[in-house]
Amino acid sequence: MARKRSEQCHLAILEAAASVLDERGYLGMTIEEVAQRAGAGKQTIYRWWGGKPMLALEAHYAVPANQHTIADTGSVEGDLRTHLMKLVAALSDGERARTIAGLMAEAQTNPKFAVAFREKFLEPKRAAMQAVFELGKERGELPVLADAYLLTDLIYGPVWYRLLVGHAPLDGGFVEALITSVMAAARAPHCSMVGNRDE
Amino acid sequence: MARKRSEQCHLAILEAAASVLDERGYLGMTIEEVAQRAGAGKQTIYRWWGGKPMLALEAHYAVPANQHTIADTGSVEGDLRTHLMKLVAALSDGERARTIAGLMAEAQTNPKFAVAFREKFLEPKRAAMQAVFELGKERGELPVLADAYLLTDLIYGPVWYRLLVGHAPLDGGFVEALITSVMAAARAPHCSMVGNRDE
Amino acid sequence: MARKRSEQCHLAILEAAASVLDERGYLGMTIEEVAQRAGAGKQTIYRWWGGKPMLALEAHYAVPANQHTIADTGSVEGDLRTHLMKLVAALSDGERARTIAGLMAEAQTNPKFAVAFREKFLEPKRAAMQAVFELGKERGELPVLADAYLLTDLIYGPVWYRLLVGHAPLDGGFVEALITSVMAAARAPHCSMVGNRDE
Amino acid sequence: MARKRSEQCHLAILEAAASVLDERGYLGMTIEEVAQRAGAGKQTIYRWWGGKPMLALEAHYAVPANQHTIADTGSVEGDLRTHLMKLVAALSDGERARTIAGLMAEAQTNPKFAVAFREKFLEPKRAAMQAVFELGKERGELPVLADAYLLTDLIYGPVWYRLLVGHAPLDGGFVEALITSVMAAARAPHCSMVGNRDE
DNA sequence: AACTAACCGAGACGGTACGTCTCGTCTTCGC
DNA sequence: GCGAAGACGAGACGTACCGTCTCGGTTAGTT
Repeated sequence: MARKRSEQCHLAILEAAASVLDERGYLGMTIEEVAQRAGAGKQTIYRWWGGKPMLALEAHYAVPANQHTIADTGSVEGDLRTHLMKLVAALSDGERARTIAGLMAEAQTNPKFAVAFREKFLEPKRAAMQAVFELGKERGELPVLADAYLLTDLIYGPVWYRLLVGHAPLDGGFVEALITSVMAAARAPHCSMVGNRDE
Repeated sequence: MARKRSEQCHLAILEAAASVLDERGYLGMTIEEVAQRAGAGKQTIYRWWGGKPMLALEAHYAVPANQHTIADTGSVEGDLRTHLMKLVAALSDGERARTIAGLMAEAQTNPKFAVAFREKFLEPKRAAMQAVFELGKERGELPVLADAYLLTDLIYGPVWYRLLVGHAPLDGGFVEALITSVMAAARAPHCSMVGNRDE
Repeated sequence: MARKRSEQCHLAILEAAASVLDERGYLGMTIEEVAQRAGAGKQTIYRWWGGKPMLALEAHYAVPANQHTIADTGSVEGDLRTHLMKLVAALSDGERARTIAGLMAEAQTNPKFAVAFREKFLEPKRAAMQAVFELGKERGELPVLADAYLLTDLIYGPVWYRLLVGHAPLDGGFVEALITSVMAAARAPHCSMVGNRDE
Repeated sequence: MARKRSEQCHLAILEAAASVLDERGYLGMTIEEVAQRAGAGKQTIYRWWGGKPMLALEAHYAVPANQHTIADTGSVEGDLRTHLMKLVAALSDGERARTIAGLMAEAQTNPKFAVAFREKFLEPKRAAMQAVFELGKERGELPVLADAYLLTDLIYGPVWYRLLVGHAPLDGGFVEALITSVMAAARAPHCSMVGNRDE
């Protein structure tokens, strides 16, 4: 019976948050500034997002360029190459990269957000990646015993590592080398994993 | 003639910092509380460490159990296994794991600390790991074209990824699967990397 | 053509306001809580009362025990004694006293309400009190030059003063002493006042 | 051993508070604005004053024109006249009057402040006033049975009443009439009060 | 009987100030 | 002059209410 949530205000806040993220980065973003730019009250943000991390996550996600899906190109290597190239291209925007690094950082010190970040952001990407490997197994590109869960760690682990540590660039050369390495690992016989899954 | 830096106070602060890290985690640690527990002034901490991240880093490092070196066991696989097993054992202490995750998080939002963290903490570990692969190449275990820099990313990337995301355990099974995969990647022929090094 | 004001809702709000005043005092009363207790919307309150002070004033007034009239006992002293005794008896209920003190406080910081409070609440009491003295002059109890307006200040001033400051009790002894003093002042010859009236 | 309270900052805050009181009145004064004008942090104000009412009280008191003492003119009437004339003159500055009315209002809704206001502000004035009557009794101007405590209520009560209600001006005519009335009351024989004192 | 305008409950909204928190710097005094 | 103690400026935090607004749903009185 009450007034409905204003979609316009919802969008204004997301846009304001996105622009603040761009200009100041995750750390420099404050609820106060987002509210002011959106012409919104702080309470409205706290009501719907509960705080800065969830707002930043949704604001990041709302940008179409940050919604990476994995296209089926017909081969595992092709899927990986297409996806990872788009990914590193997106991350070459420094502020965008700092934002998602900031979200990962927040997850380290905020257990409540860690769960949301994993479930809303990381797991969907993992699931899509695992599907690529599973499809590869069905097509006979990869041995049936290949462990898609582990291979996903092998792909995303080094990408995140370079993103967070910044010791070397995330570029095409890195992507190619990573694909070559992971494909080699996938084709090697190795026992299936036990005990390393989410419960 | 100035009074000299008090070694006793230095140690008291490190101990206090370590105990606060244990009890409250990296985020919950404040300079104020460390100073109080150490019976020290805040200025003393700012004078010698410059801030919370550097103090936490040194306090973490000062614990002997956190100083991992890589022993030479005669084979790459053995070196990796020995080192990684010790590593995951240390990280199975939740608070210890949260501390170094917290340091990584801090590095994401604090560029000055990011440099120190990389140079003082991460690079030495990388260098030791690269040495393992280089030694393997010398011994003929690995092809001479194997890219030790990339292989280091392949090892540490997934470890950090699981540590930070927490989607699956860091345990013996994971270590074994990781070693098998990376060894397979190392033995596969792949072009050497270009342009992915620190400048 | 339109729906009429619901008397039931009107009463529910007044009752809710009275109970909140009792439990939390004037300061602790919020429109939000009154609305919730009454099962009413906030807008309904703002529509009919305009805000918290007017609501509190009407809620206070709606309680029969707070509607003091002055009975004619045949003598000024008797009128004063009867009225003031009832008054201090009502004010000995702490929360009731706090409510009217709160209304006076509100009037200090809210000019719009100050006018309403004076006209709806204070002036009627003053008028009744002045009538007592005028009647006394007609009956020859007081000199014709006695200034009923000033005498009203002399009566109500100290009562409000003790109510607001709380340095000494509002009790029978005080009432007697006050009456004695004011009667003495009334009988003394003193020039009529100039320039101290409402315009 | 620690840093001492900065007298300069103390004064800057009091001055800023006084100027805000002048410009915006008690209600419109906010800690935030006072801090900003004084170039101080909000915490500094909360540390030393605990909140707006105590700050406003001290800021009001710090203005020399608000420190009314009662001079000995040789007669009770003279003392009263001199003091009350100065008092109403000070209160004829509207903003000054609103400030002390605001303090009295605050005391109605803030029991902790009520105590401070009574003890630091009201009681000293009462004590001085009582001393005037006691001196009058010693000099034989007033009967020895005159109740100085009650007479103080009779003086200050109507003054506060007019200040707070604003139904009539606080001017010289009012002062004269008040003095005449209270002197008449003081000279009339009336039993000493019982049970109307602070405990 | 259908229309329709105002009333009602609910509660989202833009604001504003609150009092708290922590940061990193600055000042004072004891050793 | 080092070091403890802690005051200081700064500014974001999350909360509490304010008074306004927008919803459906619910009554009356017309038409």
